[in-house]
Amino acid sequence: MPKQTFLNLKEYKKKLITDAFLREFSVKTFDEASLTDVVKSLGIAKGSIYQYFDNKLDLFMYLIQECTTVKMKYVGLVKRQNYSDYWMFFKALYEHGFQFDNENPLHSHFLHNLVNNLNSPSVKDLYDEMMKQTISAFEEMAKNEIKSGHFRDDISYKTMGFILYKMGIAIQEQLEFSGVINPKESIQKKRPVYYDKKETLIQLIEEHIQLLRLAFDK
Amino acid sequence: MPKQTFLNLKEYKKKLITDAFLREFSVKTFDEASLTDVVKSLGIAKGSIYQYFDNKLDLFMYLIQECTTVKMKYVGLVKRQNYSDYWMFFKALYEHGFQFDNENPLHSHFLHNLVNNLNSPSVKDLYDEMMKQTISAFEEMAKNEIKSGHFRDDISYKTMGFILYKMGIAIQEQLEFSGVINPKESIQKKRPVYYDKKETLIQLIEEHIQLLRLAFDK
DNA sequence: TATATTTGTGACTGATAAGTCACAACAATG
DNA sequence: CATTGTTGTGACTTATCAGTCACAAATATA
Repeated sequence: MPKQTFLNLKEYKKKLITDAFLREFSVKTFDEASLTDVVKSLGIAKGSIYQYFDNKLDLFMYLIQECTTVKMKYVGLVKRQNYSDYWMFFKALYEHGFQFDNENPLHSHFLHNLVNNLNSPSVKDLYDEMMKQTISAFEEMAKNEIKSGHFRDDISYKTMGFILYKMGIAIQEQLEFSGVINPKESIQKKRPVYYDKKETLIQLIEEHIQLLRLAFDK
Repeated sequence: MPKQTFLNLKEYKKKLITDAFLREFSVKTFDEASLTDVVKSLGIAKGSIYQYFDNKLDLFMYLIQECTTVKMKYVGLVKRQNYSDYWMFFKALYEHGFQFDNENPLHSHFLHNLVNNLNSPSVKDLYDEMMKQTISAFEEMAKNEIKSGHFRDDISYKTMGFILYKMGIAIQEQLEFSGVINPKESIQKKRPVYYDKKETLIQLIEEHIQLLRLAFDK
């Protein structure tokens, strides 16, 4: 996490630096990303970065924390108990996520590109830990849906949780694969990931739900 | 693809070299893998590799081709028309895949680790192309199942195909995530990926089928 | 055996990038 | 204004690796 020196910086400078690195890590994997390039574009010395952060990984973890904190302000509002079933809840998560994307394109792009780092050797452990937590959360949700009688009870909650987890990722990947969204281009044009594509996104989510609810619901 | 020089090599030497690189690329991503290390372990000169292959990527593509050719000898035998429904066919693919794994551990490990290269910058294009073809194949299968009345017809074949594609990957990932298989360890002990785990594998496949067939079947 | 062709070699090049450090500039304090 | 602490600097160090090339060894051919 950042050193005191970084926290002491004036807000505008902190933002300048944060944004520049978000931009770099939104387009490249951890190992590809070059601090040397970013400081050049920022017009500051390489050494300065090491006054602010312990090392590259420390900087990267700061960016993750920063972005998830911001995203949580949006999706954290969505509570299961406010929705009639898991699927409405799931859809609402995406709707709030869309708003996050719209209002914080850079943060959104960074998180979107995070999956590209999943096998970058230097951050594999970090990523595995994050994945573990996310999957646990989905398993917990599945468990609750089974207990409350919403989901069938003849399939292990672990398999259900894992597939729900994969479902979220699959939607994002399918949109990218089919060319509906194009992160590399969007970030260059300073646009959100899902700019102009809300309808398509919602439609695809609904199709996935329509397909999978028959598999999960009791 | 390999130069004539490589093809002229005696079988045992070809195998020695192929195996050494399979081992390296089974454990590391493309960019991590070090030709320098492998030639050292082989006791041959770096230059020799460049007598055999154009460059690192050329060598890598040869390994992919080699492994898929061998795997095809197993799963290529499995034909949809010999099974009553898609799910029995799907299960049979895994059963033959298991046999491939058992009889060609090194090749199997290499293919297994291939997914870890999906975002290695240097092979992204190659990987995207492979993925495109695989997904197309699944889309085609979904299309046929819809046409023949096995799958429901109110969901686009593209979404169905994409999820079927993801299903195969998810099973592999879930086994790894839950610690049932441990490729890094297996390869060190010169064991197949799914050594001793056939029952668990089949069980998990059946659970996924049991869950998803309700979503897909008409 | 002499010549030509193919295969093997490993020191070297060039490129890249994270992280360091001695020093300079700036800011705060008394 | 002088002293002390904080922040900024960028050339330099260290390490890595893919790919090259002039030369050597081995093999085939005549």
